[in-house]
Amino acid sequence: MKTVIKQIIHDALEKAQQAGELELPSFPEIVVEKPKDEKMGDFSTNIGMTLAKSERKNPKTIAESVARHLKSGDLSKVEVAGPGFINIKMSQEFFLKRLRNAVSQGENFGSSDSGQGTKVMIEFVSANPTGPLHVGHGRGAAVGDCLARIMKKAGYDLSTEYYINDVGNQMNFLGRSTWLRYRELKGEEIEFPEDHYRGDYIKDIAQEVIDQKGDVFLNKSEEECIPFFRRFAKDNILKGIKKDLSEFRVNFDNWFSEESLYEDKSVENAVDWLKGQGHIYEKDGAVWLKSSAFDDDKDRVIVKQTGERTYFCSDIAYHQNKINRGFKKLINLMGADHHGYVPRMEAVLEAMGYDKKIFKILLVQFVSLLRAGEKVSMSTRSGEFETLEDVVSEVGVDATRYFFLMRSSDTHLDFDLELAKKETPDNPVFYIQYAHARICSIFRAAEENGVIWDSSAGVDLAPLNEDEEFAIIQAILSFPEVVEKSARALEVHRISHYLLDLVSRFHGYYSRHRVISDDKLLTQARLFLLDALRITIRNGFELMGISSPEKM
RNA sequence: GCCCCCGUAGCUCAGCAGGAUAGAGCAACGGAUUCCUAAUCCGUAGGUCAGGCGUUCGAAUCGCCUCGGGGGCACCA
Repeated sequence: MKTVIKQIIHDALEKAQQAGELELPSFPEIVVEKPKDEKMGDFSTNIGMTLAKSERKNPKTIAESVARHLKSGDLSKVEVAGPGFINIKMSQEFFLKRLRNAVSQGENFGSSDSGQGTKVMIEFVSANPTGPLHVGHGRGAAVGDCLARIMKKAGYDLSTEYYINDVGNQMNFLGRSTWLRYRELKGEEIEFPEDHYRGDYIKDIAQEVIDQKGDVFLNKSEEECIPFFRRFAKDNILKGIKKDLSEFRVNFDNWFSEESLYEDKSVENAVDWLKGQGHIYEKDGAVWLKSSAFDDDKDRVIVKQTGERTYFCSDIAYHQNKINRGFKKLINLMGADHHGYVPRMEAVLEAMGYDKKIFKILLVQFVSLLRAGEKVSMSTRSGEFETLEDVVSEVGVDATRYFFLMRSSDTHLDFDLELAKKETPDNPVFYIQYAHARICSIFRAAEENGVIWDSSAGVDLAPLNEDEEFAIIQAILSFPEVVEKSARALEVHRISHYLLDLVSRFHGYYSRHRVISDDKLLTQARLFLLDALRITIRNGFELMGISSPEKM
């Protein structure tokens, strides 16, 4: 919508230039926004101010000159206001035409090609398979999944991936923890080490080993047992993670195993290649990456004295692998506690000769669970925490997702469990879902009253005359721009704010105007508007992975 | 000590590629239901945009400094 306005302004600038009123050695970026007050007009531009300097003229004079040359059949009013704004009002037909178009797009409304098919990968969650997902992972899952949906809608060729850290020391700890619990359950007196996984879920896994394998591991050495327990525990936990995510409506395009990078020698090859480039050296019996040469604080170890490779080492191979698969932009979501990882990953990409701009780490800040205004303690004892599954089963998928997505992900989130469960308008998920249900209910009422509604027919929209109706129409029509902007800024919370604003306009409208009335033409036109609203709410919720109930 | 994020109404937060008189929800107070879902709506009140300096026609928004909160600074992940 705004691009149309920009074009009109652009044409006016050209005419003003031809008329000798403006110099315009180069055309400025045209900024179109909504005026502060909706009464001022539909769109505004600050072109007068931005040109004031280069034209050496008063902003108001420039604005007046541009305004004089604004010409388009769609314009209904042009006004210069304030320090040099041009306020523009468009004809009703301009909006109605676009509203029809939106409705005809149906579930595709909101899509655009602004991403131009750029191949993008979003890697998120990637929690180690050593325990169930907790709320923090849940926020990452919701944000990553929502961002993927938004970027697809905005025309990016998007893939999602979960990176499984299935090698290394913590897998040994996991195997050993399970093995110890197994023996404990079999009646042995075990002193369970502090640094092992102490959660109860380990006991459940050990019990499962007993159920499946009985006593076969009882009189065997640790070396004989650990490989089985490691694999068994990992598979079991990973299965649980996949189940939790799938119930949370998060489905990955790909699950990538770290182990596979060792099996196909990718890690080895990556290290050799970096060595060949002179980015690697040995010191104190370890192998280091010279990351400090690329804006990292210090160099990082990639192979320990013990000969083991660090996670950072396989991350190098992993990101090289992503690039080799043709991704032009790599987005990683990480918990904010990992932010120290950002410079070293950027250093790796630079060392490999890529522009670090192709790589973007989004830090997702912490979640505090609140119950009746009090913080729920997150990990008082080791192994005790609020799992994602617990929260979802308490407040439901829709509310959980909404709460994770309603705030900018770089700010700390207060998640009020009581509020999330409430069925009142202070609960935003509820408020939006209710609007959708209310619209559906109006359609049901229309049917009961014998109103024949056919959206494919050419409904006459001329009866729509209220300012409120046009405010709603404009809000609907800005949806594709909201999606685009969210995708560009990588900010998922814009969708929830948008929906809240849209829907509150509807609730107000509903209370002041009747949709179904004796005026048949008006009824049809208003139903058409409601249909557009319903489509927009659904599409917006679809981006958030939230359901749009027809009845509540 | 160094690095990252945050600080906007009593509370939770928008706004931040600079733009007009800084917004919403909740809480508080006052109203609205013969009518498509009152699960809703309307109104009132509420501000040193943490503070200071700078950049500019213009700063909540950009830069520097200070203060306050959170999180990092591993041959852990």
